[in-house]
Amino acid sequence: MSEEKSLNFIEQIIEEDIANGTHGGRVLTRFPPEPNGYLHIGHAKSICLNFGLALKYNGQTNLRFDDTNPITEDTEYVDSIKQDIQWLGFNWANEFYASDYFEQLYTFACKLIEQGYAYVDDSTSEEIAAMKGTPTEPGKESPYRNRSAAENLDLFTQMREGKFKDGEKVLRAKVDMSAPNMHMRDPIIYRIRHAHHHRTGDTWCIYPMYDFAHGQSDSIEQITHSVCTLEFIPHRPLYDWFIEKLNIFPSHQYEFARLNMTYAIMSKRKLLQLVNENHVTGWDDPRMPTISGLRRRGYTPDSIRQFCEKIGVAKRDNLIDISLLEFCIREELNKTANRVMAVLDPIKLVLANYPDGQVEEMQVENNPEDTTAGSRTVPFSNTLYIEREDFMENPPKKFFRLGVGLAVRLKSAYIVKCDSFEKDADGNVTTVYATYLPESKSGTDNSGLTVKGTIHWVSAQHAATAEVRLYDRLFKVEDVGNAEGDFKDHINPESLTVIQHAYVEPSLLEAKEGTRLQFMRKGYFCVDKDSKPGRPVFNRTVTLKDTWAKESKR
RNA sequence: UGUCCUAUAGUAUAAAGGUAGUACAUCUGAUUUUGGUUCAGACUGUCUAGGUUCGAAUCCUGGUAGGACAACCA
Repeated sequence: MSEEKSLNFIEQIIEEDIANGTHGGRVLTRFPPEPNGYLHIGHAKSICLNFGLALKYNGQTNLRFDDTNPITEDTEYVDSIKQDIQWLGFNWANEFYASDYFEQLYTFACKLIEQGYAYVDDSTSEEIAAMKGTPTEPGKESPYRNRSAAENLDLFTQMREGKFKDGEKVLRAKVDMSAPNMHMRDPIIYRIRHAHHHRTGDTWCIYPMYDFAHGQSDSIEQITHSVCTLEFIPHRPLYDWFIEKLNIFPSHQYEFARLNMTYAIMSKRKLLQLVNENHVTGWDDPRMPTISGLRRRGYTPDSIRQFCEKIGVAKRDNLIDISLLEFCIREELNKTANRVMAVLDPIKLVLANYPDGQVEEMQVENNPEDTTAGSRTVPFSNTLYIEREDFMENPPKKFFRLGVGLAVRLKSAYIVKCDSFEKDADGNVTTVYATYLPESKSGTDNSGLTVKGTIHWVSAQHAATAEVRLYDRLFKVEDVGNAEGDFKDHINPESLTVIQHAYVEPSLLEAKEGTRLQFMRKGYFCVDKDSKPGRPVFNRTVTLKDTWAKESKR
């Protein structure tokens, strides 16, 4: 039973409504994106909330595109939004568009005019803004406010017929110019826009504003719980006012706090800027907080849903630690991703006493967390690549890796003891020499030796070359939204490191796009779409937790 | 000098007048053929002042702090 789990405030409202028989216990939510950009993790929160509510209370969710502003919207966005919702694992009951309701909304507007609740205003936008007053001073009534219903109807008809240019006239609701709530000071509900709409084409040259489209669309669809973010709270009295004056289905609006995340931005406008100014490669750049970016980065739908579950829903402003998102993907991938060996920054390890030309196929388990994952073989020889950071010329105490005189286990192979090393002219270590203990072979070890460290490796002659893209957080500061100056000043110049020549075990040559793997001791990676035959490209989804890195920094 | 929203560990989120709990983060220790995982433990909190009540994180009042609102955007 779900009684154990606590309810968020919206669930509490819904359970009360169900208990009271409101709408006969029916629950119908909606997810209403404007198709003017790609969905991001903040939208995922809203999607999980709206669809989750319906799932939990035996209801349904409509997908409704809020496409009332033709100049910013495009079908490219419509398509990506649909793909992202489905990828997250949700199904909408109906696919609607606010533009489906243009005729109905026009009728609603005429009804308002007839009732004396709306009028055509010839003022310029500057004049309207000036008459609006300020939050602390009341506004002034427009000189056009008292036109007759007949005149307004005639003018509004002419607006629709295209008799006026953009900006010449608007239709305003007649509410109260001295209301303390700015949104009630005769809000504009229709504007003239001679623009091509991605769905209605050139049928219309007047378009309803958000306030005269959203609530009405909710009502037309008989949405029971219209859930949106906090910034719409001041709109709610207007939302209710229109429903009352129009006498239509009483949908209700509820507001929750939008998601903010450390080291990230959620503003569509700013994300667009990153794309347009090439700070990233596109909306699906793996550094982007977009659904498509996270997908390409290697995040799973499950991990994102888990994240949305864990962050909760409330009304207070928040800044979620991105490490929670990382926790969610690690938690899943730990159970599901096969372990493989990849050397990102290679140096050679030569085993002096291992016969030249001999090759052994070492048995390696695919996932210690999943016994059903099986095992594979990895070729082993006397010349291997190991990670540069796994050798130190002057190892400190508690360094459980290689240094002259130190021994480690090569994962799933032998224990080796380091004898010497070579450096190039620049002083960089190039080759490490070691001897192996034949009786320490993994699985049949009777050497009696134990070593503290185990390192990964690949056989030099068998290794495949791969490109590896290491992603880090896109911004250097925690709270990008509230940081001083332009947000672009805080972009992390090291958010992407490309390794052209990483060595990976040969089995990875056939890895298919989207495959998620753990590079042992390095992190979780996935196969990028840029992969070519013979040259796979891997994206780092997230590093492993690394307590040694913390320790060694001290 | 308006209206509205909000205030619980570092970050989030529970506790619907009755033991302040959970997760992430951080720190210990154990286990480990991944310095991963797992396990055990530690850490730290009700903005403030009053009031109501046997009893207040919760209800009321005042204060303080943060946020939203003045696009022909959504």
